[in-house]
Amino acid sequence: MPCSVNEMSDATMGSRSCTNIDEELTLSSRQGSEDKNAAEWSSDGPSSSSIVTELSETLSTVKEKQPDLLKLTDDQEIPSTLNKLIDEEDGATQGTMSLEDDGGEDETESKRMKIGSLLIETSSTSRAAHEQKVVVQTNSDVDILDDGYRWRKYGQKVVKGNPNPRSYYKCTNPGCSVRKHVERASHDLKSVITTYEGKHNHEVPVTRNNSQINSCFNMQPASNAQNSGTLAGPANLSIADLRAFQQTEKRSEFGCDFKSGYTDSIIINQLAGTSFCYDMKAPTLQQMHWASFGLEINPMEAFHASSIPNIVQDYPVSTPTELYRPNISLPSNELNQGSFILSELQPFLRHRHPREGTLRYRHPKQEVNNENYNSPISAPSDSLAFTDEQYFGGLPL
DNA sequence: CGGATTTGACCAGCGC
DNA sequence: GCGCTGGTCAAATCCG
Repeated sequence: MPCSVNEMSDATMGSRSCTNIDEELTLSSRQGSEDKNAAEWSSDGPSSSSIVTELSETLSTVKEKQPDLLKLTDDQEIPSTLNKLIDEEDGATQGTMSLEDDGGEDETESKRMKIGSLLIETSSTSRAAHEQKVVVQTNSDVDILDDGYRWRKYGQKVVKGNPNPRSYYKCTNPGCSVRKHVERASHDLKSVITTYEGKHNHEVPVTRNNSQINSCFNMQPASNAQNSGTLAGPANLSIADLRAFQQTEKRSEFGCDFKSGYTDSIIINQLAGTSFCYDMKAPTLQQMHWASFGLEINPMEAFHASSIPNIVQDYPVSTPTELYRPNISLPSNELNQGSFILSELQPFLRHRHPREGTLRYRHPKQEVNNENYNSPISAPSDSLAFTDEQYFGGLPL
């Protein structure tokens, strides 16, 4: 049962059902304003180096002020320049995510792991592409988890402000320049921060016990999932599988078992190029999300997976700021602009926005109402004007 | 013995 | 220019 996490400890991971979800997940790219153009996430789209730099600096500032990035949703104020820059660059970038499986899973490791957060920082500039970063924060007793790739430690350094040393790793695959560094958060020894840089140009080494996962998810090499608005990833899995997963709750159509309530929360803070940044805090989304992507059944491993940069780069997911969040409140500070919180998930219907062409997921019975929005992230009122037929763009649901 | 890890040295960027 | 810091290198060491 390589794809099962049923044996994971409920005591550690908690237990939460993925049913009765009332949010709509919109994997489209919009910034907070409905008047703005959809943010296209392009790996080769135009961008400003200066802005990229500034964003990075801003991000660094945020990180410095708030080491626990995943908790940026509360009582934290993101520099206004960040959102401004994001707004200004709205529509400037696009991107795709590639889906690669993780390696085999060490259950003992997984039991000790808990995803805390994920920060994705990408850029479309060549330089930034090299510096593409994904920061993953987890709660774990172990520093390094097996993510399927092989790493060689090449350095260790104590960085300022953190008594815990930072370890540097390189992917050992010839020609692959992906690197990562791992450190424990200074404020929480249970918190492990892993930063991935670069993109693997190879598949997960087959030496690990990932063959079953590969088989399970029909993994394919990450390559050219582009900005078509589709979610065709290297895993040959559609995010529409979210729905299938939801409908089966714990057993996906892939024949793999999922365990709900794996983590307490997850926040994805994403910077694609200079165009967007979003936070996502979803108690159960991460497992469905990644698992449905075929990335990982065990989100702990998935988030430690070096393939995360690939995901960010190759998967055409954009700012989910259109997420329909009925009955969900968010602090109204700037930090939460472009953020969304999911308390639950629900079956999703895949559809394509008739104007933006972006792929979205919507609950079939979800009534989109602006009253449901009580944060700076407003409902995409334009989309409300469409009939289902129009809205769904004729996509089979 | 080969691969991985350790660890001190080195380098580059940045601010003062 | 100098010091600080983060990142990398590479020789020494460890380990299976």
